[in-house]
Amino acid sequence: MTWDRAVTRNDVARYAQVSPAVVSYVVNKGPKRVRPETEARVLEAIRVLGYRPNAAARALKLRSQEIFGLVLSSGGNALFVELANAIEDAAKAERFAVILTNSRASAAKEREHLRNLVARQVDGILLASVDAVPDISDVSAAGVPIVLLDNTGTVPAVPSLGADLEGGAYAAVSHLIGHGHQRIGMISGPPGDHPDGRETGWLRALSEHGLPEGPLLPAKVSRFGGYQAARRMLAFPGAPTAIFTSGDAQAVGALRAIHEAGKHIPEDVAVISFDGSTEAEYTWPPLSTMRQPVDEIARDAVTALLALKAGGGTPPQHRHYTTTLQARGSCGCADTPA
Amino acid sequence: MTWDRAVTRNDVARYAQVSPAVVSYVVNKGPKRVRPETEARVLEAIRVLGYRPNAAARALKLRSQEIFGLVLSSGGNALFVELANAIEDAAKAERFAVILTNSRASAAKEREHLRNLVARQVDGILLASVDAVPDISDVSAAGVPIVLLDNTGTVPAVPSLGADLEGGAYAAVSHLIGHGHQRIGMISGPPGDHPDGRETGWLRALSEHGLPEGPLLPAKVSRFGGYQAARRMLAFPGAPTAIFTSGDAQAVGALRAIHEAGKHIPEDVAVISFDGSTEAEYTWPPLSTMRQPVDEIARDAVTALLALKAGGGTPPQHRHYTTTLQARGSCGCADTPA
DNA sequence: ATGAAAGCGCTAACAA
DNA sequence: TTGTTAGCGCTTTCAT
Repeated sequence: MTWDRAVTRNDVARYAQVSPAVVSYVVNKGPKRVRPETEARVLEAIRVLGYRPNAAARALKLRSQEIFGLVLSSGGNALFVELANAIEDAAKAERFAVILTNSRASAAKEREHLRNLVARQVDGILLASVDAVPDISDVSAAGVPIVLLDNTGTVPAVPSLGADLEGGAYAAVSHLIGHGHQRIGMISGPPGDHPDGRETGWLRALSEHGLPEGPLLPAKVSRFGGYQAARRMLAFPGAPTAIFTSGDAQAVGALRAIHEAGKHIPEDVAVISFDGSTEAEYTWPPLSTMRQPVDEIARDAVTALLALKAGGGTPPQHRHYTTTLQARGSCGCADTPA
Repeated sequence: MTWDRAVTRNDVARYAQVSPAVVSYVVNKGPKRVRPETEARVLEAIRVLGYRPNAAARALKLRSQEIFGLVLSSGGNALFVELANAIEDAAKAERFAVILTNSRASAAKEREHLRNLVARQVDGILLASVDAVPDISDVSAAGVPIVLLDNTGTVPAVPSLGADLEGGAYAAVSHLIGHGHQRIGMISGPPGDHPDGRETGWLRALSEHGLPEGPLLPAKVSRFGGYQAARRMLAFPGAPTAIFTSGDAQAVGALRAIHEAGKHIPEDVAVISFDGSTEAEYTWPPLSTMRQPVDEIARDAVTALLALKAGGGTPPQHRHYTTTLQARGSCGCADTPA
């Protein structure tokens, strides 16, 4: 059955013979108590009329849409899906919905999305930026809570969460060294003004083990970027016997390039990467990678956003998360079939 | 600068020495014209005060949040990311945002999400259901426009869009036959009461070419599902020399299983699948697949939703889209490097 | 335990 | 061209 006009709280009140206020009390289980008998009548009316509270009116009154905005870049982040899901779940647990937007590796798009979300008055924004130092001026100007993902502390006074890049890279490269590799190249993200922790970690592992600095090739953070970079790297004189990439997407591209070059993985060229996406489990050979604790990051991000919204004078927190090595075939470890 | 209270339209009106209505006219570029001089004053006031219209109030008044809900299943749909992006873009072109929810292959979760979106009063819902015949009773009861994705016509009176499953499967299997294969197995989706067009197409191609019906193994629509099914299929006596899967995700899993069995692709076992996700481009060997016109589907879906919302007595449309063969290495075609 | 009523900020019909 | 004003449906304080 459909009505011409939506059923409102007033309709319910009339039907249940109570005042509109009581309907609110029942629907919101507060702030006043309602006699069970009355409550039953209201509930019945709601059921019969098929009443659904108007979200916009509620949002207007409460000054909260109970919506978060999430800005991700599918081009770059192999964890896109995992992250989006985890955040959606974490938000839902707090009764929040998530508007998902994709910046597609474009800073301009990212900024546009940010403006857009601000205009929509979302209650908070989670941003996995394309840039190391994102432009969040529109967001700050509007006073909308924001938490940076995939990032630790590059923007003063803005909370951020991210993997321990340097530590993870160090562990990954050290693992490669443990397999006996001496020439270890790296495919990094696009050059930026901000040094990437993964590069630092790679370098540190190399130098601590007395190894020469291998080739470093910046590339777009995407499968194709990794593919191109790996192709070039394999053509170097004295090409590396192992490659560390800054993300799974690049590694997936690198894998293809290595196969095309007719080389064997991991015998001729070993690969290890960073992220721990599901895709990495199903490449050939399966990809060894430093797994980020996505669910934990997502939960903490939502918590941080909520804290910001609540507005207690909590100081911005920069948290980084330890990654764990997921050793599979691509680095030379034995595969554990799924 | 942050104010204690948000800047409202009234503040702007006062500052610009005009009535609140004029501010609205300027902000909405209508419905009345405003003298350029006045408009400039208003614009200036907006700039100075940093005014942002309150989305909730606007939604309340207009009875539209300008938000669509999208329910997808990441487990199942390899096109998850592509589809989500395409829909987000298409919606944004109409000034709509998209709340993304993931049912994770669970019908119960799907229903919960649907209820949730309805409660939020989104302007419409796009659903790529876990089931062939989704339970959308909550949505219909609320009179919320809905369009089914990945589906053609299983629910009466509800518009739906989807790939031409049978035609695509027929083309894929015929292609395999063209490569000389005689025993072609299929990994399908979970058995349902509704026959899957891909199975029909597979069967038809086989029989039209006078070939025996190959093994058919239903499996979860996921990488892991495809992996398991392929393992089993390869162990059959007289295992097929080619496998058609109902989706890229399954194919990716199958690839892994075949590699693990020490067989070569495509020499020992060829693979072809359905979807055309980006991931398929970077498997090893690259995966031949029937590509769905995702962008077109997304645009049409949004258009259909808008039409439904506008409510012209448009009859429900069931549209199916032709898929195109993306031939790559896994079926025996030459790879065209990316 | 219940009700009356004041807005939340905005759009747009109607008035001037 | 500009202003006045009546709601949109809801939450919640303050009365009863």
